[in-house]
Amino acid sequence: MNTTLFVEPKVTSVKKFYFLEYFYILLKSVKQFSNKDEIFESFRVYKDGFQLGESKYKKLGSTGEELTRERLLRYEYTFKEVIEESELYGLIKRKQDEYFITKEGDDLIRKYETNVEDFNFSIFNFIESKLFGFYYLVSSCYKANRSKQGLLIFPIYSPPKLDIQKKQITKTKDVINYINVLTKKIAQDINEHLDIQADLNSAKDNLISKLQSAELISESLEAGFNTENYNVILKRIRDFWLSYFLNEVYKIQMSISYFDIWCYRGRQLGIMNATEFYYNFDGKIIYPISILSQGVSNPDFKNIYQYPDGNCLYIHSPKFDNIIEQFTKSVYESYIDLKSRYKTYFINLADLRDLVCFKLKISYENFASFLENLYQLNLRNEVKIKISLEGDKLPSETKAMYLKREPIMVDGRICNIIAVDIKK
DNA sequence: TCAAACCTTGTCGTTCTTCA
DNA sequence: TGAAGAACGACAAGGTTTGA
Repeated sequence: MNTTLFVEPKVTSVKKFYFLEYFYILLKSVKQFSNKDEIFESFRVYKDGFQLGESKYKKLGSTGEELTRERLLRYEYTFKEVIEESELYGLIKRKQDEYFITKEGDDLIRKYETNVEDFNFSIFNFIESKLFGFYYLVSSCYKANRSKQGLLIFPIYSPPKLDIQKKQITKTKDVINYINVLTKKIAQDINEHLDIQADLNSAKDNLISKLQSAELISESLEAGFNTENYNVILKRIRDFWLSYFLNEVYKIQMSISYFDIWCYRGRQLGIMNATEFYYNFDGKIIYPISILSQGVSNPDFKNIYQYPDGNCLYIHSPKFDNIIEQFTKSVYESYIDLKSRYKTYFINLADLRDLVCFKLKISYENFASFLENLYQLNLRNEVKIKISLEGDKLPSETKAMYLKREPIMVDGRICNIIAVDIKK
């Protein structure tokens, strides 16, 4: 594949929001009102109704919260971002303080209301034709780790994960010790998962001097540090290594915050996957579930964009009938694999999903629909395996471990754990 | 035993810095 | 000097520990 870019990708032109539904709620508001204040009010109500932009940990749908000045400012911030990006794609037009929907914007509303997938791909088309960000992202992933099909790992180890308790961290030297242990662990991960012998010492020194110049830690090892800064220090250390991986290890030239936005939008479109489970590793992994190629005849790959250089972006979106044997085998093998690690009959379904999606390079949506199909075949006794699904959680796991991850619906109910047997 | 205090984690913007 | 881009942190919420 020729990865010389025909145009410079504009990865920083996307605005700071993740969910594609934001376009819909803005367009819907602009269709109803033209006065900016009225549009904003409508947008705010829709944002609450669609539960958009809330922290994963935050209880969704909490009502009755007082609308403080600070909260209003947050809404205004997002509103401004969605307005600007919608103007960029020509979905709305501005005349002084009034906004009007364009034909393209109106079409999008209709698409959302009839077929969300159609809506998503139309948005994708607007984004890609202006910015070429997905081209850059997908080609960069493959370039960064060819031997593992574009897999990017982002290790995250908090002190407790490395057996260092908060109360043990009281002096500068304790922070440095955490950084040393962490750096060693990260170097091991790079070696194991990326097959690179990395010397992280200069990066580590750079991190320490950054913390010192920000006066978060002292230059004297014996000096104590203000425990109020504990969270800030941890966050700085985490972000430092995330950026290091992105820019230095993978040579992807964008900030981690834009990278997150592109990946999250890519995930909604079935172009990328971003998951948490990977063998012997703590952190995030990201990999493409699409390819850039001049031509693919395999019907499991869907062509969603043609670039001026002749390459096309194909997403891997197989039909269930074409993948049934492979999917069944992968579900069973992944189950056996996870079962041997946890030593329990039932295992975490989200872990199984992450593993199967990684092995087969399919999206979460595909996994859910394939599992539903397989489950129905299993009920009709038409497959060789027996699947049991439950909504319970594993005794060793906490509620947050499930809250954090996207739920999986099968047979009309949320399922958290799974067991698989071979039929006799 | 149980409520309060503290710990951990990561999102969603917000603010600071750089650049044209 | 304003826009674009990168760095940064407030905050929320579930988990865990503490101690009355």
